[in-house]
Amino acid sequence: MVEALSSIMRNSRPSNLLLYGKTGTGKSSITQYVMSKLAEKAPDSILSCYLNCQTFDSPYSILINVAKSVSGNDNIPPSGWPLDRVYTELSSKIEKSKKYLVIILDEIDKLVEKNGGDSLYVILKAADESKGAKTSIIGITNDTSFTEKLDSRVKSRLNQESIVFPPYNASELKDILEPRVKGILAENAIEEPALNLCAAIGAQEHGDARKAIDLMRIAIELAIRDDKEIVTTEHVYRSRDRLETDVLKETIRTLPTHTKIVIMGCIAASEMNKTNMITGEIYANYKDICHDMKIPPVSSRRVSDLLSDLEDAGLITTTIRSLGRYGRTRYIQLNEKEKEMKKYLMEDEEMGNFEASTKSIQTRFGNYEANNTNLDKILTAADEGSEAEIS
DNA sequence: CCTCCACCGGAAAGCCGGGTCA
DNA sequence: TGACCCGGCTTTCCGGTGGAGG
Repeated sequence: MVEALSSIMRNSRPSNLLLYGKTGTGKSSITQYVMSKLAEKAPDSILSCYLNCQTFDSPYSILINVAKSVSGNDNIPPSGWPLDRVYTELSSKIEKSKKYLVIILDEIDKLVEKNGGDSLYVILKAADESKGAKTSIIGITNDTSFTEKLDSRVKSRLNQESIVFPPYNASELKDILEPRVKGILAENAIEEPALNLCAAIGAQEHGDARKAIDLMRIAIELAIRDDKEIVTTEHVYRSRDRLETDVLKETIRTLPTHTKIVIMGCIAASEMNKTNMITGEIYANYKDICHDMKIPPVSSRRVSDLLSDLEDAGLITTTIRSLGRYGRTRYIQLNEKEKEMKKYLMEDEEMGNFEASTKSIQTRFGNYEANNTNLDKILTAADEGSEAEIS
């Protein structure tokens, strides 16, 4: 990275960089570290702008935030201007600043996912064509197949140089953890096995240093709460459980209302001992719950998208199956945390009367079963050729 | 071999709420 | 105040589609 960026010191534009690596392998922190060191060395000639594309996910918001970091004052409004005006304003600002601008786009794959390759092209073009060509871009992604999704004009501009960040192994993680612990805790306050366990769990999770550090932090907190002098493996195990539930709880809490209702629909269906739920059933449940909660339901097309979102969030798994005559649909399964999911949903004030909704579905489902048995009788009768019954 | 089900998922468009600007 | 801009959410429309059953 330093090699690529040091061309700034020789007064020439650095090439665009693309960094790959799983989460928690240090892509972002190393980038920020290198940039800060560069800024120390050459405070007058470098300007960097770090943006996470999960938050700033449109060319518009990215260009605006870049412009803001170029010239501290923000005379560009957060919305309202047409894109090309922001564009020209930005290039004139870059020109005026007379510095090299490095735009760091973290989770750049999110930008492309949401807006398509074009959005990235706009930004790359803005960078390439900035007066005096003083802008370069560092893209950070954990999606190794990222470039395959780009068309060639974007690819060639972005992928001028790439660096792969391999995952940390357990002993590297231990090296990361140890010095961090040393400053805050007394000597030997953490059992050697506990430290090793943290590193091992982190390594299992694709060498994720962030995870290992979080694990250690919570383990220490738990030990303090227990009034223990020493952090043991037991604390680490408990810490892991805590982390997992925290993530799930937060995921569910931040879900949009309709998505929550869709999960309820899934839970209601699975409580009726359905192992393979299909989209149609979930949608029917969803509509029932909406009715009970006096919320207007969204269309089935939309629910289909919400189900895809849920799959992305890891709350459900779906497989597309064809049932021949009986259509083509998704088989939907809740993940193994169903009970917890239900609990968090019930605690959600937005979803106050979930219990009532489930009940109402169950009664409705009862009726549906009854109707079905009637239908069965009729069909059997038809088979036997009794015309009276058929009518 | 053909049909036809019950959806999938892309495209386009509308609406809303946030904003700017003359 | 009306003409715009953008993003997010949603609906409408519609062309697929895998495979059981005729």
